[in-house]
Amino acid sequence: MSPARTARALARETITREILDSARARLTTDGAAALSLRAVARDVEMVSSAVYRYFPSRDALLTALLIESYDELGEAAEAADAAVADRADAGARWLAVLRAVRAWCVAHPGEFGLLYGTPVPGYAAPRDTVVPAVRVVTVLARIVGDAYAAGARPVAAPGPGGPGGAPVTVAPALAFIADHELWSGTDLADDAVAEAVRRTIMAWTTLFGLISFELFGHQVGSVADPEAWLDEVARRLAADLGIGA
Amino acid sequence: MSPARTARALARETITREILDSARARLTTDGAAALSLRAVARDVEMVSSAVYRYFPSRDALLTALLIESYDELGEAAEAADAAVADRADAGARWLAVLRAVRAWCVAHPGEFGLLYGTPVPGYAAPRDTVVPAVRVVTVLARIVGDAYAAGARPVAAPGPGGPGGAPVTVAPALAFIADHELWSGTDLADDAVAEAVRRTIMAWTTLFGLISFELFGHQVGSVADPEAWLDEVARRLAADLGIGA
DNA sequence: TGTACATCAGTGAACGCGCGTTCACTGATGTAC
DNA sequence: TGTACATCAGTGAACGCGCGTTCACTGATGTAC
Repeated sequence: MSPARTARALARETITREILDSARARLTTDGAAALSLRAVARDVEMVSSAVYRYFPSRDALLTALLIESYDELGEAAEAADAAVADRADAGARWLAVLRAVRAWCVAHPGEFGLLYGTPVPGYAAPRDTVVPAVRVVTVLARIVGDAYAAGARPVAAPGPGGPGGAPVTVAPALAFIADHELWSGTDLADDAVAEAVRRTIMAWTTLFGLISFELFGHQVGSVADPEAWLDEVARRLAADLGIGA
Repeated sequence: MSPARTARALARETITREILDSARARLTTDGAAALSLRAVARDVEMVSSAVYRYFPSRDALLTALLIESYDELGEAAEAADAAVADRADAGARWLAVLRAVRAWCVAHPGEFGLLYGTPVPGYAAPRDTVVPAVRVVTVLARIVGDAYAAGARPVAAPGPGGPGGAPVTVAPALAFIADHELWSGTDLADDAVAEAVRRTIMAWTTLFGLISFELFGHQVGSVADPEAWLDEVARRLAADLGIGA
């Protein structure tokens, strides 16, 4: 729409999209490790060397896929949270986000494998992927933070050393929350905060473990209905966090 | 030791072991998807076609690795459980098993990727792998079952539909427990049993989610000490199951 | 508005490499008499 | 115990295939005057 969009720039945009879409389809059929520039070129009916006009290497294409997929998933989580009208209903927001995350992953198993499966050998994700990667867990942390500020507390923690032990293990998470002012108005030095953060990370872990198990075939002998199962798990995680409905 | 062990049979055993060991080392460096018969042949200083005297195809080698690795992990879990002298101390048994499972996976990241990472495209695990695959979760279920029989109960479940809703989602797990008589002496039709099973599957999911996050690099920004973190998580999972120390 | 030049997308051939699998073969090991 | 034959491990060449990346090229698109 901008006047500077020449025919060339427009074509470039279209073809770039086609390449990315074909590559994402290939993720699902072949897996991230076996993603091949030549196969993608074939899919978009180009000679393999032409793809190099759009991506300087296979690794660059992988990086683009990583960023785009993380962003899409993060966007899905953010949108699901934002769609809950009653911002004070942490339980509803929690359930909505967990459902949205699972739904996106189930709809995009190839991308899920790229993001959360076995790392591609020989490929190291560059720093540009960190910010998109962190969007989902940020949404979760914000919901718990809002609920915490409103008085919600996770279930009591067992074990030696007082209320859950020293916060050292989750110190990086606390630093992240402080840096991004996710729990504004809450004193992060409080022991109960560390416990809420522990439970948030646990819940995040459970969510992605659940999706991994579902998509990678480890649930077939134990769970009958994966969609209903996610709901059951989400409600229990919310209860453990003290944000149950 | 048996008289029938000819020099040939002995050599065969040795070389088979060498091939398997080299293949497992390759899993860690190259990943399961990129596991190559030729690379393994090079490692054991054989011509590539010679490997076919030991494994009829790459898929057969993958299957052997899958079975061996599942068995080793299952064995580690069983041994850790058996090593706890006080069989009535479910909390101690739980912690010991979770530590052992994580320790094995951290020591064998390549094998972990094969077992629980992105499935290898084009490869479908045969039925022979099911029995070994199920050993770990069987150990977990047995500990919870023993504790349940002794009176332990998971935390109360929230949500609509009474105490946790219908057991339909975890029906396959209940059938498995019945088939293998894991919870002998317990009436599996009880609603509280379904809840204990739900919490067991959740805990199993969290455990493997945690290990995935650790090994696949998703924990760097949130957790400082993975080993201590496993302990903290294990204690909370045990508490949720009502088998806390 | 028209022309000259610069930019860029896409081509096709080539590089050196690795892959799984088959096959006819040699020579060592095992077994039946 | 000795010989004849069968079994089997390992060789080396070959099959047909796919890979990432480079390079000189053609022809279309864009821009400066």
